[in-house]
Amino acid sequence: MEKMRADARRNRAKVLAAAEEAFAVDGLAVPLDDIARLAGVGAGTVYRHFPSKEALFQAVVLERLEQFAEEARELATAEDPGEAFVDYFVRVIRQASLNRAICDALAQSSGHAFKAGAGDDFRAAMAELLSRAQAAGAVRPDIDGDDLRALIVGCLAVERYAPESRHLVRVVVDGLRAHQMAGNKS
Amino acid sequence: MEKMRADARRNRAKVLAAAEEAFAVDGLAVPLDDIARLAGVGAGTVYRHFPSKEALFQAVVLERLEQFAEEARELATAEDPGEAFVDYFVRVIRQASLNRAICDALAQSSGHAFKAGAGDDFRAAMAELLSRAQAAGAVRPDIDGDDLRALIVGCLAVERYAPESRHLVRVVVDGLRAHQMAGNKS
DNA sequence: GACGATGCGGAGCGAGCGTTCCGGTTGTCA
DNA sequence: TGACAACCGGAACGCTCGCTCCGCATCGTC
Repeated sequence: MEKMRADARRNRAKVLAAAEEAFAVDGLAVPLDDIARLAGVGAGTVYRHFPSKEALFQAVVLERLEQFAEEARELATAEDPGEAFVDYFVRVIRQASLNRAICDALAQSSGHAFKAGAGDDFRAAMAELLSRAQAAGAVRPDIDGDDLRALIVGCLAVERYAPESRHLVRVVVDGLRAHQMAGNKS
Repeated sequence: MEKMRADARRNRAKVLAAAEEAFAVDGLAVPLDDIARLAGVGAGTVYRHFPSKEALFQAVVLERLEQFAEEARELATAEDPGEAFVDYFVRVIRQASLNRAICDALAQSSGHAFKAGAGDDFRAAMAELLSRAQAAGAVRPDIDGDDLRALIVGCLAVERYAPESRHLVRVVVDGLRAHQMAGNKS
């Protein structure tokens, strides 16, 4: 990883940058040849650096998810846990909805559970924010980190379906607050 | 459509039944050859009756959507509009989450807006239920029929992502109620 | 029962895509 | 500078899948 030839390291960076751009626009659906062309290299070169298209995709997504985790850690010490949580929730959805790669990654991660530990930082940091908000009485207690991920996936689907009505996320946020929760009839 | 040969009509029915079953399980991703095999006919026969795989899919989905519309019409005269609306909302999501075809159809209908008029019955009947519930003060007023469809798509994504935690739909339902809606800071 | 029209089956075509392979090129180090 | 190993490009392979085509079977009718 370190003792690479100079041109190899350069090409690797070009591939990563091109993949980040292409995946962000079209998600996993973008053909690998397009990425290679965008990077100005051949398809073979891509496979020299990444064992498969999937691996390249995960590399790109993981980088981004790490940023999300970092943001969550910064907010973990905010004075108002409820506000911090909602801010983060809305921000993640807004960011992710602009990045098809994240959408695809989160949406499909139901299956292989996001590859053993990958993105666990993100999961843990978000869970921390959640439990603080719950302890402060700002968010309903019958929700855990996995539920939250599911809700984010759902909000992303909403955003993709109706990009113009941004206020729909607020419906979910209101549902997350700690109020009523009664009136469960069916 | 009526003056078909007896065997042709029989085959058409077999194809439709097979498509309904196959699409329900795997959604649009199922290969057409599988449907043909399941129906016990050749691929050519499928194309004799439906111009494309997409057309066959829409035929299947539309039939199902019509049932949804009918259910909505029955509930339109219920004495408690709020309860009727919530019941319907939950029921549609539960039914649809068991049927991959409906999920795919709703999720992709953002693009071609569900083919000019197709499924309008469903849309209209659901909008009726919504506005009644809003008039009764049971549902927040800043929501229209399209928003509702988007929320359903979102809930379906949640269900697919986390099938075990059924109570997440209740978060959305609580968010739809007519209470607080204040505290909008960002 | 025979004949024309209609319908059927499934091999085959073409396009798209992930992946591999190999002849040629380029960086690196003595 | 020369030589070797590492690396590169992109043609080609194999596979999937939607769709078409055509020789053959089947139905309805006289």
